[in-house]
Amino acid sequence: MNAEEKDTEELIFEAACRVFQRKGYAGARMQEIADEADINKSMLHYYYRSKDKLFKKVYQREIARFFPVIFGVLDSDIPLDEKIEQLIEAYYGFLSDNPKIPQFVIYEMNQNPERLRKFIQESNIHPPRNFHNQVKQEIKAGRMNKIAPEQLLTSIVALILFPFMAETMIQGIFSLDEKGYRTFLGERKEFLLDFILNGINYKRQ
Amino acid sequence: MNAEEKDTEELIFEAACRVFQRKGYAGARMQEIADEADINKSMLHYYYRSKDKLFKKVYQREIARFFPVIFGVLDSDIPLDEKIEQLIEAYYGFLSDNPKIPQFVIYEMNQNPERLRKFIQESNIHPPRNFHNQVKQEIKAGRMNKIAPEQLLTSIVALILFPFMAETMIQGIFSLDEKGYRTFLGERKEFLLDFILNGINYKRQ
DNA sequence: AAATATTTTAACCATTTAGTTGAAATATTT
DNA sequence: AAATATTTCAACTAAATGGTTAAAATATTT
Repeated sequence: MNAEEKDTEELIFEAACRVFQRKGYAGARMQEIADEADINKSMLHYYYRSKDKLFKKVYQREIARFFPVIFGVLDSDIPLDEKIEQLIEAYYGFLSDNPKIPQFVIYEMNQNPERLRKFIQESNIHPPRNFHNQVKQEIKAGRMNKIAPEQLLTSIVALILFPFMAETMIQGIFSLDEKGYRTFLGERKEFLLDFILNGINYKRQ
Repeated sequence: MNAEEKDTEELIFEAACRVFQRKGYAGARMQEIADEADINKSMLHYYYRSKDKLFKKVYQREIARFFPVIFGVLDSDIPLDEKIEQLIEAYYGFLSDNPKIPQFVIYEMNQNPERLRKFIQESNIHPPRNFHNQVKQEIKAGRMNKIAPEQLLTSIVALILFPFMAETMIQGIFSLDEKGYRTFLGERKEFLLDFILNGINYKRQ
């Protein structure tokens, strides 16, 4: 194999990622994946046996990329305000390359909660204890309002992810075109940290 | 027709709403809708001709219920903090009866942005000017931080809707069962107003 | 009672789609 | 060069699914 070009198996996989992210499992067609990869349908089954098996690998890869973006930051030992800043930074970096992942991952999780539970068991995903303790400490020290860590984390993630999931709706409500929407997303990144830190009434150390 | 019992057309429609909300357009099956309505498949076509026509009516009804929940409140002439409180209140009321609507509506919008554009044109949905002006005024009067109204509104909606869309994920991360999740949602309602008003540094008149 | 509308049943058709096959062509490895 | 692996092609099967039909049964309206 030429080192320059990816092998077909990888090419198919990447095409499948794109198509499944666009259409979801039920809406995706094997023929569309083949077209996207610019190979014929026989190759799909040659390498992946079935739609189901191909999808499971795509799904696993995407949640395996999606979760660590937060969890990596949540576990680090840095001040809370920096941590939140890094969360925003990390997610925005990831999402500008992968804007459809939140919708895909969350939708398919809801379609099959059992599959997610199994994945979580087999992986090292765990309730974010470090973050939890840190918030509790900050509250005790009087540096922020009394807020359940789960509510805070959910809020941070919601504020970041939602605009990537609701693109069409937001464009519709505010009459934005593609370019206007990118501007909106860029400005939002600046807006978020202040909004969140004010929201919990955070006082820097 | 007996006034007590709904007619079949309505029965089918409601079943279709439930199934489409659960499975999405691509994942829904006509047979499943028939089973859900407890009638046979012939009746579906007798009343609605095709899956596509049935879906369009369901989709239209759901966004026609979904949007007014916010827009009704946004246009009213009440102080900003009350308005935000009412937004939360109104959405929570609506969503506890219809928890799957956000996921459904937003997903299907993304699958077919053109359909949404057409719907918006034909309806009286418009950028929320009243809310926009109100926020501008509050900023001018020094009663809140300088924040784009679009960012604020998006944030409010994100904070409310996200937990209904990401139920499976949130349950997974925080190891919550059904009951624990309902508690989480209830506590969130209390948490949100303070978080948002602090977030924009709002000072009551 | 007669006419009309609704519902069931069950078989059926047409299309889409996942998946298969086998032969030929091409590339890669040994 | 021979053997093996990869790829294309085109036709194919099997199953799922949307949609149709017609006849009979039941309910409703006139």
